[in-house]
Amino acid sequence: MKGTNMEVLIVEDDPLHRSFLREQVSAALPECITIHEAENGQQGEILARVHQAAHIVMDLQMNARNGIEAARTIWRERPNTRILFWSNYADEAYVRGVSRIVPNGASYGYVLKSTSEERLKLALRSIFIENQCVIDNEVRGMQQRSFAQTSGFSDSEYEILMDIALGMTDRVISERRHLSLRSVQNRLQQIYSKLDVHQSADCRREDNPFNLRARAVTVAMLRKLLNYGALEKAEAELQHWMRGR
Amino acid sequence: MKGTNMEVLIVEDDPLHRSFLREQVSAALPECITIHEAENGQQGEILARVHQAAHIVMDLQMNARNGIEAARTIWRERPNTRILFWSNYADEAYVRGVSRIVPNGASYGYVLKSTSEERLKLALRSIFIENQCVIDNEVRGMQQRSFAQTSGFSDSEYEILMDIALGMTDRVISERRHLSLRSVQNRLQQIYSKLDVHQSADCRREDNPFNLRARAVTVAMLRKLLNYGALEKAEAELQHWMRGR
DNA sequence: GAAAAACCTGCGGGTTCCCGCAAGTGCTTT
DNA sequence: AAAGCACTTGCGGGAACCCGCAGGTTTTTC
Repeated sequence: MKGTNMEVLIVEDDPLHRSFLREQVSAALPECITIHEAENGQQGEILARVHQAAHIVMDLQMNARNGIEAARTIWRERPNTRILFWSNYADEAYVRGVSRIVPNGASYGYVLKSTSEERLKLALRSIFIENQCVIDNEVRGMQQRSFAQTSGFSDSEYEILMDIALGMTDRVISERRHLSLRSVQNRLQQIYSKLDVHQSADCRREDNPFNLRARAVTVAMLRKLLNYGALEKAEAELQHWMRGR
Repeated sequence: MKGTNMEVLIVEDDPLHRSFLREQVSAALPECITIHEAENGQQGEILARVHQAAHIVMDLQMNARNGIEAARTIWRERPNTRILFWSNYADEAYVRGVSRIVPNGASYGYVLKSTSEERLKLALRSIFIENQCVIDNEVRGMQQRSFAQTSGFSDSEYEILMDIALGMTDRVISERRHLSLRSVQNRLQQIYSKLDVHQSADCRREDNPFNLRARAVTVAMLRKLLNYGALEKAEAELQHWMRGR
């Protein structure tokens, strides 16, 4: 496989970025003979299946289908696929989404679009040839902050944060997550404290200007813990769950 | 001014898009001698002031400072400035934001990044030379849907939608907007009905799975009525308001 | 100028939310 | 075995929310 005939699949909706990627890939990987291109996640899944793609560069945040979604189905079919995520943002929602779906032992990368061409090329070679993981520094920092205790959310807390973001009632959350009502509310309190939404600056409760559950969602959005893509995905799952109950 | 020495200022954070714009501008406007470039809104404001820019192409959604923010301060200083907004999205939040700040009689444009090069060039000439307004079709559709009665929000409703999105209490909203508590709640009811968040499918109220105020925010986000930029801006305004009370 | 529409407001009550208190379970530590 | 910690659950109450009802004011319409 080395030095002979490598194929690379590019999944990216912006034409300018796509052609830029094409150049970078063929410059960084002379052993790469063929480059396939898809302009959204859906098409990316299909092309990956057709060509049995083993090396993929993928944007997150595309129109038709999220990069994370696409990566998940691709990895489900062939867990050895090497994927380099190339994104504009290092939102915690993205980082969390990616690291949630990467299979054991798979090598992948997360590089910001703002990095230099050199670093991009290096990442391409490291992942596709050396089979290593490459995570951009900024993203790395985010990841550690995310999974450390400092303002770190456990997966179950994150789930419930999504649920209130979707506008679910405590009672329905308890039903969906198989918890008692009180436990849901406990989780909420943890979430509130981790997001620093309490009563206002002066620690008396008399003039709290905020509705905590709505405020928590906004603060999470502003901190990039939630973003549009995550919301959209969660909404779809919710709709699906609501049908069967 | 015609045919002699036109200056154009490009405000765009993505380097690839920026150089693409540069090409398109110099191809579409041979009379354009000088092109200045800024890579975020803040820098854009400064360069616009320094060069007394009369012709600007500007991205919305940039890191340091929103395109809408930048446009507002630029138009405040020189309302005759002609600005072409060149954006990835036609979110209602953006469209509403833009049409809220455009001065009377100013000529401007709103073109999506996905349009053809021909239409981009045409828009450049129409706005900068012919002094006309050019709004992309998709955006136009959004605008009309937005300001028509169908799911159309009045400005005051929109304000209060932002307030609950920020997590404010009914009581605090009433204080901020100078309304009675009940009036705020009336507005909320209108908002709920326009967003179609009621009790669940079966019209009985017994098993409503949603917390209306949280749900309304999510639905508004999913419908692109709200987006991150709008939230961020509103949060800043809220912080400012909270200081002085 | 009168009727109609639209908006603002107070009242009351049913529901949900937020959270302190206390008791129970399961796992780790010593 | 005892103590400690994390997590779960029930109870109860004060606050906030959602909204029907009804009377008042402003604006639109004919």
